[in-house]
Amino acid sequence: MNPDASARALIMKTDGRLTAARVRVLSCLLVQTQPCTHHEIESMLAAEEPMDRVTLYRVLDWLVEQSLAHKVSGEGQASRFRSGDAQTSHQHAHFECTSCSTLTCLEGIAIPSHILPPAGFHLDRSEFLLKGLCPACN
Amino acid sequence: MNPDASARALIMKTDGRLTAARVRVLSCLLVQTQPCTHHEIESMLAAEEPMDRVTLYRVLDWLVEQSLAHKVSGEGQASRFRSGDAQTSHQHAHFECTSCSTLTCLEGIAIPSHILPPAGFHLDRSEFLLKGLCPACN
DNA sequence: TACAATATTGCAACTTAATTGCATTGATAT
DNA sequence: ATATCAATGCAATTAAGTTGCAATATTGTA
Repeated sequence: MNPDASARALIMKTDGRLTAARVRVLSCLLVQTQPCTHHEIESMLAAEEPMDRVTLYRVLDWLVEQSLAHKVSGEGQASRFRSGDAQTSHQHAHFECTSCSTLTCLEGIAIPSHILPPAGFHLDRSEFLLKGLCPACN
Repeated sequence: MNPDASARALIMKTDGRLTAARVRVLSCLLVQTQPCTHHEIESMLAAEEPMDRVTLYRVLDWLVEQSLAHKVSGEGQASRFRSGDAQTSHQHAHFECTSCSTLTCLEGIAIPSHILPPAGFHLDRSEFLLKGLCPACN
């Protein structure tokens, strides 16, 4: 199934509307191997046809709400997004380069799931972030 | 030793100059039990006497450079700072509330140090971030 | 102690990331 | 087909952080 069709299928499973903007953004995220910033996604989409900045922000937020995408925290100021639910499809560590600030998914490194917060906290998900120099900058 | 004197002693060990701004900021960080944003530090300092925004940014960067403080990454757009070296004094997990976005140091939870990135990467330090609802929001 | 060298500060302007309000457009249930 | 309301597009605004440069303050040396 091509990314466009996959995106459509995923969006139709939600209670939201199937719109061109949502299909385009999710379709774009589905083919990425690394988390992308708002700006990177905007550029990729603009190659075909530009999308309004605010619409892109809102679509990304909506995708995260629907668990069709998730945010990855990094040191840089811009949020990064990747398709897939944070709970299930993304339980692996990330590497952030302190020099070029690219973020790499370390698919082979699972996040320790036995680590739990003290009583009173309700744990939703965990992130494990390694920092240093990526192969290119090293 | 009071925080002011501690701050002075720490700053004098560096090769930088001992300035009022540096002493005030480090002194403020030393008494905090949780990482604070630029804005929070600015407000706390302003209670006594306001400090220029840019000076505060530069002092914080300098403190991080000197390993007298370190940044903690969170989902929120604002960086958070805490006194102490990232390598030695801060090898524990953090909890970020997805509702009120406060960041809590989980002093009891050590960051797994045996987890290493693939060959080619140079690891500097690791962060372990738990997300969900804090006791207040839960 | 005074002085020169230069690190640090303060201010103004600017960049980048993200948000808000509102009128318009478009998806979908009937 | 069309009414309803979710979603979009645009303009303006807020928030976080940065840059350049002149003024000020710290510190080593005389």
